[in-house]
Amino acid sequence: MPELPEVEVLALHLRPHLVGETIREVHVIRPRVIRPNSASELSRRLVGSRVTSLERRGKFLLFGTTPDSSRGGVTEVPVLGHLGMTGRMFVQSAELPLPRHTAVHLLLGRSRMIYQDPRLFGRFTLDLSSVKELGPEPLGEEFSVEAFHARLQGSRQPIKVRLLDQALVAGVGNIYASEALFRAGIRPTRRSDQLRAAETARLHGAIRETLREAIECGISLDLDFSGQATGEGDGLFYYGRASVAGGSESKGGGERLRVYDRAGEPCVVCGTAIRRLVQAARSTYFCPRCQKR
DNA sequence: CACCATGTTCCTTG
DNA sequence: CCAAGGAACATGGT
Repeated sequence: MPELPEVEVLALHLRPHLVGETIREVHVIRPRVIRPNSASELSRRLVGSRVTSLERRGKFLLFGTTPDSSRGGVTEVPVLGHLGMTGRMFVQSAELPLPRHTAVHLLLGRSRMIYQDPRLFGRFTLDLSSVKELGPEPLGEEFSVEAFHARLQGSRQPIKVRLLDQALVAGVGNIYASEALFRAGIRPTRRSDQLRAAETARLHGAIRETLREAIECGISLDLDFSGQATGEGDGLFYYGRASVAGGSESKGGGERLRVYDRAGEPCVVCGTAIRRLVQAARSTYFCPRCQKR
């Protein structure tokens, strides 16, 4: 469920359920996701502490926790969460059985937070190194057209592949990279250093609009974060997917993704068949007529 | 069985 | 050292 908009909506949902809660127990079922920490290390640092904040940075979640004064803690301990491709996080009653593929769970007051992840590509760890490599927040002031353009000049990679580099802009993933390029009218195969200033500016705006719109969509949908939903309205899945919203256009998600996963379908603007191609081993979708080479 | 999948990181190649 | 490409990670859906 993982690009910036999905993580943002998830953070908005989780925050009121977590902030102020005390972590009573930490259970690590799949140690791979807490690497390079050990389960005992994670427990030692977190049990007894209180969650004070929850912030999103790119596709990452940062849980702020106070030290446990009764056990001599002094330094505030941030925890990094990442959903990989298939991770989900939600809060449920501590009475319910643990869901399948639970990787880590935290016992809070009367509830528990579940981090579930079948493929185990995500993380729940005290190791913050990956956040430090991130580029600017695309929706923040620090993401400037000038710096964006300057950084693109240094690369001969196709622009679509470049957009996936989290050090360039934090939070754009495979879906929204295609979507932003469609909105900007730029062919994904264009060499990064050959984009003109006007195109770079358009792309910069398109990235922001695409992400903003997706966040608004996620907020407006009546998402189910219980962990029990399967299909439509499942806030734990990435809600932008055409097939999830398919059949219920009234929910507002059906036409949201304009090119992603729509190979062969008519372009919503000109009717030309959308094409799929593979770049850096990932699928890219574009309209051959609307997106100039 | 074959192929595809929202991501990151490590290794190799040039 | 750098840029770029590809594989690996592990599991489920179609």
